[in-house]
Amino acid sequence: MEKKVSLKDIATHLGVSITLVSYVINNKEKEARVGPEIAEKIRKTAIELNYQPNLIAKSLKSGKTNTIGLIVADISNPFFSGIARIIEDEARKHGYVVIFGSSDESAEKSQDLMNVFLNRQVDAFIIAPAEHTESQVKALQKSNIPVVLIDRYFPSVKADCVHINNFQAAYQAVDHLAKNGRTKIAMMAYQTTLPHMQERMDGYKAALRDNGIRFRKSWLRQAAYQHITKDIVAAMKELLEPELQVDAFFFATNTLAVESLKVINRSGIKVPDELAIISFDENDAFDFFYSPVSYMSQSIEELGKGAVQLALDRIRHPRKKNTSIVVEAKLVLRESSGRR
Amino acid sequence: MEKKVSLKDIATHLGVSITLVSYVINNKEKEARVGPEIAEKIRKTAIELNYQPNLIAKSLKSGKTNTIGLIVADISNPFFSGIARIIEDEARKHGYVVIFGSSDESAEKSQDLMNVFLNRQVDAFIIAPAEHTESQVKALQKSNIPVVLIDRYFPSVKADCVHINNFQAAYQAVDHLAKNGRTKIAMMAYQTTLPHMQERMDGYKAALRDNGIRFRKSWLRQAAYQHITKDIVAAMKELLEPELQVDAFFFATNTLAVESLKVINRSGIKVPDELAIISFDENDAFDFFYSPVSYMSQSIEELGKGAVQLALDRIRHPRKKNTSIVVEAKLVLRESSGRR
DNA sequence: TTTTATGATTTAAACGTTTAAGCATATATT
DNA sequence: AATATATGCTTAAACGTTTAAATCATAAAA
Repeated sequence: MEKKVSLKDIATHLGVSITLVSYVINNKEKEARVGPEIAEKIRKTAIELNYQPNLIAKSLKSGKTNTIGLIVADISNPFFSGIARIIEDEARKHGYVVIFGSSDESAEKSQDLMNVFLNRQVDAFIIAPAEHTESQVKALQKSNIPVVLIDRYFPSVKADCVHINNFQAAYQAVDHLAKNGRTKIAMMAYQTTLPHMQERMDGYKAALRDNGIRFRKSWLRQAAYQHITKDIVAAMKELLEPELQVDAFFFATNTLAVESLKVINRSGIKVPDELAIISFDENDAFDFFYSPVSYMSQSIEELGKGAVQLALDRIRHPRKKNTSIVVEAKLVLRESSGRR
Repeated sequence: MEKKVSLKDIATHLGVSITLVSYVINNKEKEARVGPEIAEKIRKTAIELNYQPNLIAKSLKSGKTNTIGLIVADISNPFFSGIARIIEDEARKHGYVVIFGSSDESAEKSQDLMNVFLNRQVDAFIIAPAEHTESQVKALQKSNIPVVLIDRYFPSVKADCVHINNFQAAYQAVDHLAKNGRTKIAMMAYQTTLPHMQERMDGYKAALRDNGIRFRKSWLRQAAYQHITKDIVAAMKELLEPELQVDAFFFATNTLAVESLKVINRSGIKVPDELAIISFDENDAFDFFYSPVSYMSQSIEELGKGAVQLALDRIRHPRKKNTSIVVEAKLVLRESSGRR
């Protein structure tokens, strides 16, 4: 019905110039030497007419939208929605708003999202990059828009980023399994060339080696994001066969763990006696698996806050050198990993 | 480094007017009678210079931001993050982008978020409203901005909304428990005056009554959002005491269920023999509770798609009468509810 | 009295678009 | 030959802000 009230409305209502109103509204009366009585009137009518500034117009003028674009693999994944929540809170504390998009681990969708967000002039990106998106990230940087990588990263891309030490985290988990007498330790990873996953696999292999266990190719399975359930069912079936039967499992993400645990549940295998388990991340489900699941916990709080902090820093100081925040991952031991 | 390319850049580059470039870029050459050769040149340089339209400027002109503001209680709650994902996909299919905020069930935060989103000129709101926000929703409607309520609603507010039939869903769940021989059926609900929760409680009571079970006040517990764990631990402790001991539990949301199940897990009570359970919503954890949890499933797919559809309809036809989409809830039976 | 501050307010341009209206020039219709 | 129509392009205003610069009083200093 009624159009929104603009500075102009206040101005004409009082018979003064728009400029004057702008100064008062923005508390620049001092510098602009606005008369105290008229300032008072302006303030009063602004309230009367319920003036609300048009942030779009402000943005056009200032070139700042106070918006952060968040791109993750899937916002409905509890790991990412947890991060999203932290980022939302932290961003809003600083007057920013978050628009989000899910890439589904697809470079194409990722590019689409970047374009959309770019055209909307977001002030910064926080991205959990999908595979093969180095060039996309580099392109953003080249056009001088702040980018913070979260959870994942690219060795070839100098960027602000927040993540854990994946190699070490995986090493620690697998080392724990080995030190507790497990000798046939399998790993379920994502099918991706992304370094964070590669490093988790490297950590796994290194821990095996350092514990005198010869790595077997058949122990390391990778599931594709697009048909994760199918891949996991197939892989688990094989690894739980009597001939191959492994005595421990390390899951590289919470999603992989949840899907795998379903198969284990159906298989009748006893955790932790016949099979020890350690997962990555956290998940409500871990508490309820009949043998509560041990996991490497990443603090989403630190990840999210760190990401926003880096983004704001970068907005403020476009030329400062890159910062990596490495947050600590810690092993949370429950029952599934066997005795300690 | 390099500023973004604007229509002006293309125009000066070719020595033509901005207008001409605008027409070509927007494929209005026909109506605007642009010469074919110059159109070709414009298109070429647009690509060469990698022109990307400034959506902020477009928005200022058009009054449309192609943005939907989503307000939920907590984006990290899997129910809401699931809905967010659907809304994201559906919105983007239609050229919209989603900005989100979590109200934490606080009317104050809700108002803050609305103001922020309003000033950013969102084209529509999709809101899972918090308690005591009727007036906020009404205010939005009064200023003629499209609002769709999701999951929750207010009898006193005529609005587009998408939700299940809460009374019936709760009735069905509790009726199932009663029909299977449970006679002391407790319910864990949220402490709120929101109608959807009231109706779930009403459905619970009605099902008791219709099954000849006298409702006892002590059976119906409510936990406050702010200290849910504490409230639940206290309530469960009491209800599982031998004197009062109930033989079935109905949980009004997935969060309530997860917290309660933790207590049950520790209590040593046998589900479903000593205690039958039905929850609301879905959760990874339900699959892994030692006695897989039966639940009333709401299709977040339908909820999310419906909400976006209503929002777009309302944007297109501001004066059309309100629509309510009532999506079906269905009882998914597992083991926790006992034999069928 | 003239100059110079000082104070209060307005003008104008800009951000990047869109779009109605205007202006030439060429071609077709009387 | 005069007029209408078509074609190709530009001007100008607008969306709602911000902000440097200009204007114009009036008061204080010379």
